[in-house]
Amino acid sequence: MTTAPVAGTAPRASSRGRTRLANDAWEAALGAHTALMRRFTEDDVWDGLSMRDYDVLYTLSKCDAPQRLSDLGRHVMLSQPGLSRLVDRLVERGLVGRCADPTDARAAHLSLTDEGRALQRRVGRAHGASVAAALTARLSDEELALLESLSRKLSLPDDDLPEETP
Amino acid sequence: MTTAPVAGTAPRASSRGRTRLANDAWEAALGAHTALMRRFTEDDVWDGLSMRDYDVLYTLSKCDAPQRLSDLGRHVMLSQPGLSRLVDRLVERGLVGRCADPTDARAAHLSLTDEGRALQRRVGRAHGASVAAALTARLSDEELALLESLSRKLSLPDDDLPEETP
DNA sequence: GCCGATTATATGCGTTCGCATGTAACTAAC
DNA sequence: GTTAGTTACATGCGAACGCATATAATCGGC
Repeated sequence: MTTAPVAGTAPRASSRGRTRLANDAWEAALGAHTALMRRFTEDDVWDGLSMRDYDVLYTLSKCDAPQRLSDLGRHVMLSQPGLSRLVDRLVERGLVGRCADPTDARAAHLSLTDEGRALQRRVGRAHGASVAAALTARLSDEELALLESLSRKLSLPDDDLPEETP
Repeated sequence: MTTAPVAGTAPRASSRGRTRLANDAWEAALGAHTALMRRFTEDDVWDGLSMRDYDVLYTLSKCDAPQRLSDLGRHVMLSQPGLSRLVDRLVERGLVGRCADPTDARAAHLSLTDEGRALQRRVGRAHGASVAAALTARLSDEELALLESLSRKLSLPDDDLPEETP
């Protein structure tokens, strides 16, 4: 069923094979990311937002408490100055509100404005439908759950890794 | 074999649940992509190349025949003008060679120079090791194979999709 | 309470990007 | 052959990016 080598071969697969396996998997994953991102980018659902804009609005929409810039930075693939200016633009467009943190004068509290929340919801509905259409056409429910599980494992930081060689 | 829900359960599983499953999986996959890309970007293995530069060199290294720009464009997440100028820079740096296509005067044939090939190999070895370290620390062999298999399915174009509702 | 280290964010600057569009070559119908 | 349409790539231009660095506030010894 799987693409695993035939049972009975090298009981402790050569590290070479394991390296190869990992690199092939990563290359395939990159290909999938590119194909899907391209598809979603071309969708006509963004309403003036870039996908990065949406990423920030979506991240903010998931948090009750206002977020700081550095918190957003953990989720978005963007440099700190890049994120700073991206948020600037969203504030200027009235989609994100920034107010001073009373407990830390360095930080700013960021949150969605009503308009930002409405836009995120509108775009999110359409984008979510497109994501579902693309993924459900290619993977079964079991496979979707598996993809999520594998992705979560890949997201683990170097700490809390399941140890292997004690 | 098909993507039908487990026999006996809600004969037509709520489309809501399936949509949710797909969106959760995509969100997790994006998180994994971000975490790993950040990690790999921070690696000290690039030797003056951006990851996009490397992507182009790697793609060229896999092809015997010289490639056209539009062929590269299918693999790289970049607009056509963006790729055109990226290749310009690689040519200027002596890493990529471009020569006229005798059968089509519009197109250019791109290939690695010796220097480009050497650089790609050097960087590729180090990057490949980093990729393997990150992935094998988080996934078993079976999981790596599974990730590759799922990723390939996700990369399928809209044509040749396994049909579902005849 | 003072001072070096660290953290949170912003800004200057040169590079790179995407969009719109341009140019040139191929294709096909007549 | 002429011409309309398409394909392959390049270029002008304004927006966005990353790197280095600045600014300002907090934290930790002492």
